[in-house]
Amino acid sequence: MGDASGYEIKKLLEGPFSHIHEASFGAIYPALARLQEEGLVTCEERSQEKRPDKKVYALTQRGRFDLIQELTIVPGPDRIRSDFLVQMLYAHLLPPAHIAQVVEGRLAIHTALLSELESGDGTSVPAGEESSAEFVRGYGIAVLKAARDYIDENRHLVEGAALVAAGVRSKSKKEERPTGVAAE
Amino acid sequence: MGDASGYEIKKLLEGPFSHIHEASFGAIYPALARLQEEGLVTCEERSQEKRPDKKVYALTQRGRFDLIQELTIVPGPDRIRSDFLVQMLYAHLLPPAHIAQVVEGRLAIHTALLSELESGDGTSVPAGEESSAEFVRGYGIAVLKAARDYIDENRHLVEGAALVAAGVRSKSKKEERPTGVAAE
DNA sequence: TCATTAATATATCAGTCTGTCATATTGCGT
DNA sequence: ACGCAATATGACAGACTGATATATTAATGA
Repeated sequence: MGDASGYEIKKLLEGPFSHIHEASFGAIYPALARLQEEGLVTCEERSQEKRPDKKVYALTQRGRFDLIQELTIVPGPDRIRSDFLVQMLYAHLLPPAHIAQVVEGRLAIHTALLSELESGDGTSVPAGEESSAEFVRGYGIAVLKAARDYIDENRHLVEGAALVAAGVRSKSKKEERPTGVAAE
Repeated sequence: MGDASGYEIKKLLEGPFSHIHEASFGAIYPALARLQEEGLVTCEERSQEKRPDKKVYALTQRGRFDLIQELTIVPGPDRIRSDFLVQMLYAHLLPPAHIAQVVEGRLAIHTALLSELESGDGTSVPAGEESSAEFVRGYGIAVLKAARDYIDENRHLVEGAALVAAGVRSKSKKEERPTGVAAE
């Protein structure tokens, strides 16, 4: 989609592409170095005024060929790791205040990312790629909206579970152990 | 949520919890061994007829305490890796037949996972956890439905991009290099 | 009938990736 | 004047992925 430095790639994956794929600097910088060794990208060092130097990478023709090869294998299922959903699964074990705070924070994050996606800044793509990029952007918006609306409409389920469990814990302190806990 | 073997945990994360979190055997088995060393779980070996032996793990009281501590830190954003969306982003570089096949496959996968979530099998949770589990299940259904419907209604965007680009490629074979490709 | 594949079950390991730390410069608020 | 955030790259310990190995039973097909 154009030339970029490692830092710029990371920022894209944190911002407008955060619903697509993530990667750390520890993955990006070694990957760029390896791609350069293999002749799949070229690197141009650019001195900048008022900023540290940049290394701007560009695809070579072999690199573009390789990219297309890699893209033409049938993709596996999306890999998801949601610490948020794990916590919600155990809402009945957690303090009600924590659940309320986390739910509130999640709604704020989704709303912020949604307005970023809907405004479409940072996603200026080269001509000929508009409809592909538009599909992916719209996908993110649709999924994010569904998640936000669901949380908003169903937060009572987790907030209620936390409250009920807190009530039970404070009322019966000397009862037998909860089920599913082994003796030590 | 109850006692389980490593294999059973993996199957849960592939099935009804696949929209929450994934983990490989290489993560699960060493983790269970470490937890046992630390006294956070106990292990009971069960011989089975017609099946290999099982090691069934159970949380100890210390383990449950530790779990709650871990769950009470504010969760970061969901981590997503979608090879599907990466391919869609570059639909205009790929063969139209490939795009059509991938879109079709994705619709099938989402529909299958949806009916699994909606039937609710494999998710028999202990009493007192119903509404937490219901929240998470409903979240998965809402997001999956939004994704499936979006793909169904907007597949023309990526299928069209692939077709147009294929047309351009076959018509002008000797033109100058595409933009964004560096000389080698 | 026999071979092959799939499912159940655990484990190891090379190679990759994450998260954290280190380093350096500039801008911004207080 | 001071710390904090942003820009920019890199190193590295430790964790994780994906593949492979092993063993048993069930089911599928040639």
